[in-house]
Amino acid sequence: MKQPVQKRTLKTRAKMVETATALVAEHGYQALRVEDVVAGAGVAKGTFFAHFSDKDALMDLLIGAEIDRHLDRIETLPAPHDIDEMTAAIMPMMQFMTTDRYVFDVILRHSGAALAEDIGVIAATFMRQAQVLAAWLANGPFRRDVPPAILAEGVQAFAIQAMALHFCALHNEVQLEHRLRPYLQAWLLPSAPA
Amino acid sequence: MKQPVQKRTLKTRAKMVETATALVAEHGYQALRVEDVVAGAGVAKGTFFAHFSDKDALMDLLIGAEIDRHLDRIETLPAPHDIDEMTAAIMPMMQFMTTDRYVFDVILRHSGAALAEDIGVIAATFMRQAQVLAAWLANGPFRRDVPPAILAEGVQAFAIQAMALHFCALHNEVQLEHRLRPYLQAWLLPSAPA
DNA sequence: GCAATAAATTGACCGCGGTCAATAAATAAA
DNA sequence: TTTATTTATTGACCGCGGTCAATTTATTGC
Repeated sequence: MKQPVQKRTLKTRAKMVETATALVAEHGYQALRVEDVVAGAGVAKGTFFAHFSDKDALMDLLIGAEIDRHLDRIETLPAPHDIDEMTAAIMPMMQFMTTDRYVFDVILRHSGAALAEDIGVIAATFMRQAQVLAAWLANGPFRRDVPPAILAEGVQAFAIQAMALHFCALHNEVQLEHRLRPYLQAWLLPSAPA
Repeated sequence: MKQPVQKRTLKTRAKMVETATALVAEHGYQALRVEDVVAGAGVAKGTFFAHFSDKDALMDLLIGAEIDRHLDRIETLPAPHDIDEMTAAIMPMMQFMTTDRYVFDVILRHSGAALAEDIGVIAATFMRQAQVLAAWLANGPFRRDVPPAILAEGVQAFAIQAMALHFCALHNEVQLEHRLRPYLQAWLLPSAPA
């Protein structure tokens, strides 16, 4: 017989997430230690790993939640009329993804999804993101010879490329959005000259 | 005064790299332990970190060397005449990059380069790869409204996207090359229907 | 209420990457 | 050769993620 989840369990989990959120707010994602989380939540270390498969699972949760907040805002926006508007719409989210090398690495690891039955939060945000983009692309003044879903995946690929290059010290002076724009121009409006 | 490097140093380093290579050949990248490397090389743990900033630096070296071997072969090939030929040319390299989730993660972390004065091996292979691709794209029957360098970066972005999605269990039955092809078709020959 | 059973929690313990003050070996100066 | 100085090596030690047999707490059946 399958027992329902105990209230105790939910409380413990909530306490840990709450503590972790506070610690991240104070010291950043990079500095988060599992030992600090359990100490702050007043539970044993083993309890953490009874709730999360590993530290990355908590990170997925926290970072995924933040990305979701950005998507909530993005979804309220009207479909962009050109590349600049589209870039501007997703810039705050990209800014968050590149606040920290560690954060970006976690996102990279999880963006390619996980198992089907237990898809990660970050992976879910990438699918959500793809849907928003596809809707925009289906309605906007962009190329039509390719399905919107493929176009959306391309935008994601270029966004990741732009962010990855952004961490390269060699070209760090170039703004993130100025790195993304030429890609999107060539990808979404192929007839126009670069 | 700057002293020249001692022969002893080179020997120690070579012994460690040799041991690491053998261990990887036997047990794979994932299973490599620094402690096993130093034990096999007959040196102390501290010595390892006097030669490599961290374990990742050694991984960069080993994996980068393997990618370089693939590029050596790719460079001997004639410029591809179509998307299929291009895909076929880079498939063995992509296959290597996706042998192991761990290997792919290391590549992701390092592909976005490092500091200017001390660029990593993997980062260097990505630049080399971009040059090969750009040369192909400049000569082949592909779009001309975008500089070959940008086209090449796009191919890399899509390759990474295809590999990342490949690790997603949801769509794992789809072959890597069948995932890459539609992207390249839309990216390199935008007038053709998907 | 009182077993019997299942679920949640505990904390000592381990693995392994990474550090650093101490030491040894090589090189330069005398 | 002897001494001074720089460079390479050492290994005990630490931080921290992750494990698991033992224990406590909740739930079910009587």
